[in-house]
Amino acid sequence: MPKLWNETIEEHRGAVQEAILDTAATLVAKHGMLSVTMSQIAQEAGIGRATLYKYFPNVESILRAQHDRQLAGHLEHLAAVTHSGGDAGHQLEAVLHIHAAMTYEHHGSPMAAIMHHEGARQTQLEFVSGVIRRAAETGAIRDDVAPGELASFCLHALAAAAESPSKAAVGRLVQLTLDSLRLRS
Amino acid sequence: MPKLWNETIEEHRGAVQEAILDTAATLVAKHGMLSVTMSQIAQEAGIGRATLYKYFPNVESILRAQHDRQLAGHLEHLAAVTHSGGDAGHQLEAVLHIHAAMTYEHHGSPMAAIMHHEGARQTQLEFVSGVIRRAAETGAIRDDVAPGELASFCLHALAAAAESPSKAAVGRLVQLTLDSLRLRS
DNA sequence: TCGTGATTGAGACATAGTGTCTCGATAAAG
DNA sequence: CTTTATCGAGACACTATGTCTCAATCACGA
Repeated sequence: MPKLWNETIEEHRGAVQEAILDTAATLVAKHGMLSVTMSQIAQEAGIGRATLYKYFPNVESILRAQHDRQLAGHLEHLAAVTHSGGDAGHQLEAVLHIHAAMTYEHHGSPMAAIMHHEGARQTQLEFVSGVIRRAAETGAIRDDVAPGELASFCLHALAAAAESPSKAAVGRLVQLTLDSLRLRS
Repeated sequence: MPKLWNETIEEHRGAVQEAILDTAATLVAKHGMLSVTMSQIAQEAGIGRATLYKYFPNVESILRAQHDRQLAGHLEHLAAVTHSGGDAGHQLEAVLHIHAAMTYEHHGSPMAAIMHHEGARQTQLEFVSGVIRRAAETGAIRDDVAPGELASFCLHALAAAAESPSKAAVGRLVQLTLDSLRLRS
């Protein structure tokens, strides 16, 4: 993918950065996380190796950035739900469904294990916590467990969607998760 | 840790292999998965680099073996529960509690992301599926979702224990998971 | 007890990846 | 048109990889 310069210089940098992250994601999916190299990424992305080092200092920072970008995309979709109105209970239901669907479709990006990557994941956890807290306040779901703990439970449970064999299975998974939230103790 | 030879030659090889896996786990916990090298492992384990290559061909195989060993250990503990009698419902409860507790204490071994590592994890999934199926047959839990899907849900949900702030939180997490299993639709 | 065979650590070696640097070329910005 | 920023290529020293040889060490069995 030979680099065509974009109109403005800042747009160009953004485009190159995106190409780098895309390339890294592809290489991880193809050869695994441990065998991805800076040289590989540079060559595959069609840029010079030295240029790559002007964007990212090492492989780990690239994988982190790629993961961040992905989570940020998820979060944006989820946030759209809360802005489109509806009562808290139904918002929560929609959020879980969307999150599970995105996890199911993405299927392969298990780079959550880079460690010390509390950044974007924390943001996502706080978002879901907020939705859960509001749902609990309206009495739509249980309030005997802290919203933060419920949110962590939900996100982990829905991670199972990545291994689900079908969309129907994903639906059952979400239902299962919602059931445990709605139960009054 | 300078290598003292053990009585028999096979025991020796086993001891060296364990030392390698322990060293690898320590290095991963300390510096992350992506920066672990064969040279590092050899030096830290107190063996020659060439010797290390006679045990494992590369870093990835070492991390996979370490993960396998860990999962096998878990599975052994869990299997002990089912052999100690009790009805299926209580066995399931005990299995989930133990699994969550082990996840909580282990805290750091997120090397499940090595990819294509269906081996040991699949075994664990099948074990939990069996416990769930038996519990469902006795009517202790719901039977409107396949045991395999319920097991996947449980294992992922309980993975949240790794981030739990306290043992009490782990207890609530297990309760939450059990609640969703017990619900009759 | 003593020879045989397996395993060892050390180090040589070619290859590949890293991280930093300089260069001349090229394109946007002013 | 001049300045300024980015570019790809390549040089460089360094580290890691994977394979190999070698002499020394140790378990094993006759």
